[in-house]
Amino acid sequence: MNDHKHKSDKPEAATEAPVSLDFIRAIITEDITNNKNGGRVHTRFPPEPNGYLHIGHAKSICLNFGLARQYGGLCNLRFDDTNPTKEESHYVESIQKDVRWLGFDWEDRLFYASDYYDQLHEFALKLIRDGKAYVDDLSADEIREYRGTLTEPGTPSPYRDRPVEENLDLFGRMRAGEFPDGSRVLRAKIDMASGNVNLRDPVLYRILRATHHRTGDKWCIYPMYDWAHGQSDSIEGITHSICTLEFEDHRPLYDWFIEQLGIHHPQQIEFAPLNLSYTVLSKRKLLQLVKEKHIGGWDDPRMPTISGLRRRGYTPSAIRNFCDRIGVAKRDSTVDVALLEHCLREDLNKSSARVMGVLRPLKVVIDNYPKGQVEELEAVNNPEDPSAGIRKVPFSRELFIEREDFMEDPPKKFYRLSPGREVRLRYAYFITCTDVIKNADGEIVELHCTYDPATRGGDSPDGRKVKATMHWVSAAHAREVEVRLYDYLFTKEDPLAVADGENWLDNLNPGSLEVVAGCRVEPALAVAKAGDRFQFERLGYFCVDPDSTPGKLVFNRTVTLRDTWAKIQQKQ
RNA sequence: UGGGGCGUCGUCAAGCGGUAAGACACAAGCCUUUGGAGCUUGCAUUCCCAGGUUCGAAUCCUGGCGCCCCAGCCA
Repeated sequence: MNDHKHKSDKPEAATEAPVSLDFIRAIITEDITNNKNGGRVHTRFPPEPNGYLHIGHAKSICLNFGLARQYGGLCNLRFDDTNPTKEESHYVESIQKDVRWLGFDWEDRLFYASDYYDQLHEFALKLIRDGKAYVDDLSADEIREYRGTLTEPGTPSPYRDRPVEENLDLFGRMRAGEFPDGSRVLRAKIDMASGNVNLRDPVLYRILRATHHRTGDKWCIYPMYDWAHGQSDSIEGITHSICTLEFEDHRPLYDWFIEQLGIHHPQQIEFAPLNLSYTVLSKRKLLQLVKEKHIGGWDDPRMPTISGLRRRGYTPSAIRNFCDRIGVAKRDSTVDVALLEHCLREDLNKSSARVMGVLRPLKVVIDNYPKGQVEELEAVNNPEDPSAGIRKVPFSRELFIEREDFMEDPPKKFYRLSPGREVRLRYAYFITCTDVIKNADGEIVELHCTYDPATRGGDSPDGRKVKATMHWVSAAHAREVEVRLYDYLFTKEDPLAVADGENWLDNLNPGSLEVVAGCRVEPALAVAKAGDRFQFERLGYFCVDPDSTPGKLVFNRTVTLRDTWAKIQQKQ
């Protein structure tokens, strides 16, 4: 293409998308141009089934499946199940559910590293025959000592130069179960002096009498991840093995294996894993939170797990959108959790039905409203989506409003209800506060107001304005529900940054969950089902929790609405 | 002189020798029957630092500095 010839061609230049590719897409685009792998793009998402997926995995899932979709390729789901002591089929089920929920499909390409145990065993035999692997009798501690340090080379094991026949015999007997757990390992014979510790004769197989979630007791030796991972990718014909940064120095090892074996060579590309402010994303730590019961479980709505986010009320598209927006690069980074929340609100704003709910009810009596009268007022279901239609909301003489929407002695910028002030009740009437009733302790227990019948629906014929519009609920018609309010699980932007003598659990936010009982919602919500999402006007987005029973609904607050008033208050 | 990576706005992130995109956050204003949503505007004279090459450098070279990862028979 001659750029100069097209420079004057403005219309075309203008319509051309100024696509900037992230470094991975740049590599893949280049590979396709060069017809590498015949132009094929085949990725995979390779979780270990030892825990639940979290938002960091979502980044990888969106990347791998997204790449396949974008380039007309395929993406496999493969469980890297090489450690039976930590893996459970319970986890493989949750992982599949989560990937599907996120909107991705591996079709018929569901694999397990354990599918390849026989092949991997053959590969090991080849290495031994080629004099590239040996059985080592050193103990785990000895192996560590012989490995050297980061600055000093390692020392060869005294068993390093065993003859091939002896290695073959010993490895066969390892597999046959003749030796106790941990007594011997199979090691690759590479370079004990390498500056890259991964190349100092890494362990390929260990003896482990543990029942595997899929292969049962067929094996008593199990491949190490490093020995299984690259070859699994190779076997599946993966073209681009995308993984996180910490595997960068494993790449020379994987390349060595592939080369010794003479098999298909996937290209490994490493990217920076996701970090999120106010959030912990380490499987080990998440497991600890669950095991020590600091939260309710893997799907606790405060957890950054996919199942937690789902229960909290997140949508798959909000998460996907977030993953698109954070980009992919190699530098360490921590994404502001506010971006995740922004993506969430953006999605929920468009799709959620509006509804009125009062978290902390304050009774209001409309003195001049006829006793016993009930009006069905029209309310818009979603101003962002006219097709969502309208609904009827009952109005009567006794109502509940939000406690914090009334102040007896309001500060300057508070323009909600206060004595003598007129406000609008959304879709209903203008009301004016005439009296404040208190109990013996001086707490406000009830308000008396008058309404202007001419303002039915919320507009005044005389054109007079009102500063505030408030949500409300008819006392006699409202349903009582429980609402769970969530805040960040950690009080620190970086939960792992701790002072001496403290640990990260000290940063747990004691106020991350607030259960509010006695909330009232409009009657239309009575039929809501677990998982249904709503916007409670002026408050936020809420989602019906599976803990709900037919008699009592439980709502999770997914995220608040942006709250300008709260900001003003903070400044004051 | 152990090896491997990375350093562009408060946070992500484009940029690939031609004179700093975009998003979030933040700020101001408009609009509003959600103090919601939406809209407008502002927000890096400068790219970790120092030299050098060049008419011209965030981009090239040299030397520093800083941060992250690696010494599981975990993944």
